[in-house]
Amino acid sequence: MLELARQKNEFVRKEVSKADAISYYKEKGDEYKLELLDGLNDGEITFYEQGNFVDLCRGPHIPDTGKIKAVKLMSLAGAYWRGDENRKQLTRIYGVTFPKQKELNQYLEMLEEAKKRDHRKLGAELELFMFSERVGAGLPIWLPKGTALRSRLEDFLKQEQIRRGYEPVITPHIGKKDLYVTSGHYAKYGEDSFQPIHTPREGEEFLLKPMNCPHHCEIFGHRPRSYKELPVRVAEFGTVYRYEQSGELHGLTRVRGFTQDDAHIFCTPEQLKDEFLGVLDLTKHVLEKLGFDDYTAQISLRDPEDPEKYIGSKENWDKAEQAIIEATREVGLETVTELGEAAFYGPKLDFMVKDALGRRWQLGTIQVDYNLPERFELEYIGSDNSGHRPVMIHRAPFGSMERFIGVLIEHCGGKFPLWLSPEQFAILPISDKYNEHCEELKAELNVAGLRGFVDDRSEKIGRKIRDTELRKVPFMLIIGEQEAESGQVAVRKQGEGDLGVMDLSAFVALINEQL
RNA sequence: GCCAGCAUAGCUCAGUUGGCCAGAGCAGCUGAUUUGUAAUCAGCGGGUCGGGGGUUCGAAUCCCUCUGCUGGCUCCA
Repeated sequence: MLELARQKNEFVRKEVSKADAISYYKEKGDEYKLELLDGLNDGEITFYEQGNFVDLCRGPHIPDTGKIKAVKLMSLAGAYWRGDENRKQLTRIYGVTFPKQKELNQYLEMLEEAKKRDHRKLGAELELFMFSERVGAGLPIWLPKGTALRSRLEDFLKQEQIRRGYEPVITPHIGKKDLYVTSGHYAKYGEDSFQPIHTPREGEEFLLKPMNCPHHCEIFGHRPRSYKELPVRVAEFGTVYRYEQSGELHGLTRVRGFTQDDAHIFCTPEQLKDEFLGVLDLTKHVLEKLGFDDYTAQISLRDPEDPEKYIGSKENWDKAEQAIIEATREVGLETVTELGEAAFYGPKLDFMVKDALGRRWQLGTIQVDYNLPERFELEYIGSDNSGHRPVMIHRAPFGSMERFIGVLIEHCGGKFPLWLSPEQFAILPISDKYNEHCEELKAELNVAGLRGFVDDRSEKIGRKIRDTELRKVPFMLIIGEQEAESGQVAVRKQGEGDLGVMDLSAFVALINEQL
C-alpha cells in the first residue's frame, strides 16, 4: 500500500455527465454504483482518478497519494448496503492513516490505554461484576464490591429524589400480556422480545417487564385523582428485561436485564414545563456529582419522513416536542437535535456520554408522553369538577444502573470517588505483630463510618502496598513499630504515595474532607 | 439477527506441515520468613484444550454444529 502511496499519484477530479457515468458503470457491470448514480442529478457527478484507478466519488480528496505515510488496516466487518439490514451485506475494510508514522503510533498507544480502562476488564479485575454462560448472555451478575458501589449510587439518588417530592414504589417483575397490549409495547416489540411466560392455566400469559411505565400507570389510575395532588411522581429502581439482539450485547452498556432508575411524573399540561425543568436540574446535578462534564444533550424528534412509526396524535406530538425544546432553551442547555430518534410514543431528551474508546452511550433520559395516559385512560378531576388527561414524563437520570456504572468505571479508570469506593482504606501491618492493633484501628474507622480491611498476610510491606495499589483502594495505613507505639498512622494515598504520619483523627478528618 | 474473527489452568499467554503423559508466569494451597512504602523463598495442587458431532491408526491442531466473547453493520420501548 505504501508502495502505491510513494508513486505520488495525483487525485484528479473530473466532472462527468450522468449519461457518461451510467454507461461507464454499465460496461463494468457495477450495480452498486449504478444505483447510487440513480439518485444523483446530472451536473453533480464527479469521478476521481489516481494512477490507473477511477471511481465515482463526491470527494474531496487529498492532493496526491504521496501525503500518505503511515497506514494500518484495523478491522474487517460486514456492512449492509446503504445501511439497510434487508439488503445485501458488503465487506468493509477499516483502516487509518496519519501523515507521520509517529502519529499513527501515538494513536495506537491511545487505543491501548483506552483498553486498560475498559469497564469489562476493570470490572473483572476489581471484582465488581461478572457474566456466566450458564446464567445467560447479557445478564450481569453483581459481585459484593459492585453491589456496594451500586447501592451507594442508588441511595444517593433515592435521597435526592425524596427531597424533590418523589414517592418510591415497588412493582412486580412480570405483568400480564394484556398490560403491554394496552400500553402498545406488545404490538411494537412483542415479536422480538422475550416471549410470554405460560402458566398451567389455559390462555394465561405473563411477560417479563420490559418497561416500568405500565405498572406505574396502574398506580396512578388505582383511585380517583384530584388536580390538587398533581404532580404525582412515582419512582422505582425497576429491573426490566429486553431481548437485545445477540450481536448487540456489550459488557454492562448493552444487556438483556438491567435496572432503570425510573420514575414517572403525572402532571397537568400547565405543570409540564416546570416538571421538565425540575428533571433537567436533577439530571444535571447527578452527572456533575459523578464528574461527568463532557456530555451532550440530544433532543430526539419524529422522523418527518415516516410518521407511521409513531403512535399518538400529531397535536400531542407537536406539544411535547415544543415543551422539550423550550425547556432546554430556558436552562441554556446545549443540545443537538436528531430527527427520527424519538421513541415510538414520544419525543425525548437524552444525555450522551462517551466511553473509553470514544463510543457514545445514552445515559440519562427524559421523555414526554401523551400516549400512555391516553391508552390507560388516566384522568384527574380538575377544579372544574370534570375529568382531564394528565401528561406523563418518563425520566431516568442514570438511565440504567448497569450502563451508568459501566461508563463510570471507564470515566474514572476504576478509581471511584471516595464516597462510592467499595473499599476506602486498607490497613497494612508491617509484620504479624501489629495485626491485632490494626484490627482495633479498623474498628475505630468503622465507627467513624468508613469502610476498609486489614491485610494480615505475612507478606513484606512492599508487596502489600503493590497489591493494594492495584486494587485501587484510595488510602493505605501502614502500621509498624513506630505507629504502634505513637498511636499514629502512616498514610499513603493511592497513585500518589506517602502522605506522612498523623493521628487517626487527622486521617478521619482528611477523608471526611474529601467526601 | 448479519459479516469477520476468537475460545488452551482462576488470570495473561506458549503449544499449527495432526504424533510420546498439554507447558510457563501470575494467582491458589502448604511450609519457611516477621518484614518500613509497588512483587521474599521453596514445595504442591490445578486443564472434559468452550459443548456436541465428524474425518483419521491418531485431533488442542482439520470439517460441521451449538454456546460465549470481540470488532463492525442493523436495532435499542
